[in-house]
Amino acid sequence: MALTIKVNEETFTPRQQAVLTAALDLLVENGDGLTMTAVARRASCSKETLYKWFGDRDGLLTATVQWQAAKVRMPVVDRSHLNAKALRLSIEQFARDLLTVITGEVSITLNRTAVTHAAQEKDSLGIIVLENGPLAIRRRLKPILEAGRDARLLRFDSSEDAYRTFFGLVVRDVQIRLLLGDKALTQTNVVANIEADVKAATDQFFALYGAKANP
Amino acid sequence: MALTIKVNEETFTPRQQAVLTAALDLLVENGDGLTMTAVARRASCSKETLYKWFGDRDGLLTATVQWQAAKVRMPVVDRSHLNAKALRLSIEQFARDLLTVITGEVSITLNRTAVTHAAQEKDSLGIIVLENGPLAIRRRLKPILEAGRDARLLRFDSSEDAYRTFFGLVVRDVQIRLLLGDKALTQTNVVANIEADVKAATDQFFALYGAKANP
DNA sequence: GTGCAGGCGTACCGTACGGTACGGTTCGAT
DNA sequence: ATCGAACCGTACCGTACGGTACGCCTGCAC
Repeated sequence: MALTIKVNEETFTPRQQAVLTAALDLLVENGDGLTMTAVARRASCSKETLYKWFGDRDGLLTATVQWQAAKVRMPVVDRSHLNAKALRLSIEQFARDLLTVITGEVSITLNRTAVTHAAQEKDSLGIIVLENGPLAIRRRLKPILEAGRDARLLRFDSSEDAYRTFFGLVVRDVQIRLLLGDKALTQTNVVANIEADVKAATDQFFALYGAKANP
Repeated sequence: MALTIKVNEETFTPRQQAVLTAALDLLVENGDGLTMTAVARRASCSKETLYKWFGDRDGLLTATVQWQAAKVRMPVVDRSHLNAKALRLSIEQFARDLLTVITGEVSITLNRTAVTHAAQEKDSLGIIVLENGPLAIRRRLKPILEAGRDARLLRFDSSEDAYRTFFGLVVRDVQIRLLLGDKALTQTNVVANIEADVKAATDQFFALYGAKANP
């Protein structure tokens, strides 16, 4: 089944990647204040080149988000021998990766940019971010969950529901609070608690979907 | 304990409220494209009046968000006689309210606006939205949870953790997907499933924190 | 060397929008 | 009737920014 957004390998030249890096840095620094002039100056290139390469401002933005989002590659979990311990470690690893990603400055910036974009009837960036963020984890996690069910280690009807519950248990209100700029949730604070949160979320997930849990 | 943001009753005149309504309508319609000229035209008032009343564009935006966010009033749940059934109904009611609010067009617009705002080193709107959204529910839910614990119906160490887990179980990935403009999640689709989701989330919450659950 | 493609830097244009100024109108107080 | 405050409508200003044009330089092909 084809994805709605084809994740192009969209090979950029090193020079172009330098431009995209500059654009991303500006996004992270100045928030939404990304101007073509600023990118050109930061990347030491001419605006004309930007327009030649990326068409318009939206094209540059899309290329930046897509290029960067695709770089978020989560380590693949070994699925070969699936005993209870290995399954638990895999789940924990997914939780850790998910929390690490969404609390990162780059992720926050990309999500904010995409949300802002979505507020203007443009959903392309949102789709890209979704596709490379939550949905990427889902694509990887679902097979593990189903393997766990086949091995009688997990119990659920819908792997989709199981995934979404996992997402909720892990992310809770952290992402929305970070996106809204909640100062009480400085990143160091969150990062320091990641291990504890990972363990708690995994415990809860197994309590709900472990083979010994009530159906 | 004082809140960081004082929820001013900030009494606006009817005429001013009409202006704020126009501003909100424009926000919902045109997304972020809120211009002072558009508000003035929609509200049949002069720009000069806008600046006189609200100072600048940011003031108008803040007033609009604050005024509207404060209008999201969730029904108070009866806490007088707390048997198992009443507790469960209360929890369900909170889940339903939370889901209903965050899937509403107004809430999506306000959250998007606040996120956009937060992307520009301004977090005031984010705080307002947080304070009147998730945190408002938290303030209401926590006493219920603690009463449930006192009545030996629930079991948990930290009511804060219990609340955040509840939030995660209910919201899951719905809010972020809506904010990102996920078309696969049309509102009617979500709204149609609210009751089932409410029941599932409540079941899971009691499975984790009910008195009979494993600690 | 000559020609040319790619790209840098800068100047420039048009427009959209935040913010201000001002004349005209309504309306209540005295 | 008169005055003044509030406010509407509109014209206007300044600026920021997206997008374009152009002159110049560099490096490569032949």
